[in-house]
Amino acid sequence: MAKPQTLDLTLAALADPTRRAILQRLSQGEARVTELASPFPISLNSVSKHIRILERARLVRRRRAGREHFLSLEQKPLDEAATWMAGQRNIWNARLDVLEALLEAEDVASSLGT
Amino acid sequence: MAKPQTLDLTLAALADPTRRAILQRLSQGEARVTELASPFPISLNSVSKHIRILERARLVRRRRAGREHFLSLEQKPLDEAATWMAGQRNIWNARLDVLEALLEAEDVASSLGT
DNA sequence: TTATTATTAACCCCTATGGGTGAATATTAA
DNA sequence: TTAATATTCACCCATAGGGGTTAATAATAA
Repeated sequence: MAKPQTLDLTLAALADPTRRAILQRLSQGEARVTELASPFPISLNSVSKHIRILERARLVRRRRAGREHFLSLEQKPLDEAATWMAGQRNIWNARLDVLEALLEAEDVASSLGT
Repeated sequence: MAKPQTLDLTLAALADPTRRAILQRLSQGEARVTELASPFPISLNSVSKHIRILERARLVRRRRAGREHFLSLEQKPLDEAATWMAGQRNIWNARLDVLEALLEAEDVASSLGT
């Protein structure tokens, strides 16, 4: 399981459209900071900050080659978050299914005049 | 698909352990604000604020009965977030699989002296 | 050596969050 | 009517996020 703290960082990091777009871009392969920044109307600095948040959440890894920093994806935290989410969804859909079943049972019962 | 903005709100709302605990509790059925607050060492007010954030993300719904407010789960946003995450995970695991395959192919090639 | 390039660091601004306290509101009970 | 309960509202505080600009650093190129 993911440590709660890890989940905090992962979900917080994913809760921003710029950062999600950066991850999308990185899913096609590693890229430098400048390349990652180019599609956005914001400053290179802002993108650099977003990257730091992604790094802190270990969603991306940095490889330095001279003055260039290459970023790439790290799959584990997303796997953990996805697993957690799927689990929660099951738990609470199950609960809702039980409620539905109960309601249906009552409907049947009342239609039988019970 | 979830609107990007919706995803922002959902993920941000989930990125807090208190709020995740509240959702866990609600997966066992609806509860009042005071009941939700009782397990936490923080003030009722703070919990009330957390609930507002969950409501804004439409992860919980509120039903007023007199002076009591009953909170219950809303499954849709979590479903959407889980779907998004599963999709991302697939996309980028696929990419990593391709890389692995390439590396393996190179290994085979080099072991054949090519 | 001197530019130029790639990136971060150090600041400023504003807003939101997570915590608190104390007062206001609404509803139920005495 | 008055008192008690359930919840929120209106503030306070501190920290972090997302944006900016202008240095500072590091490395390559001229």
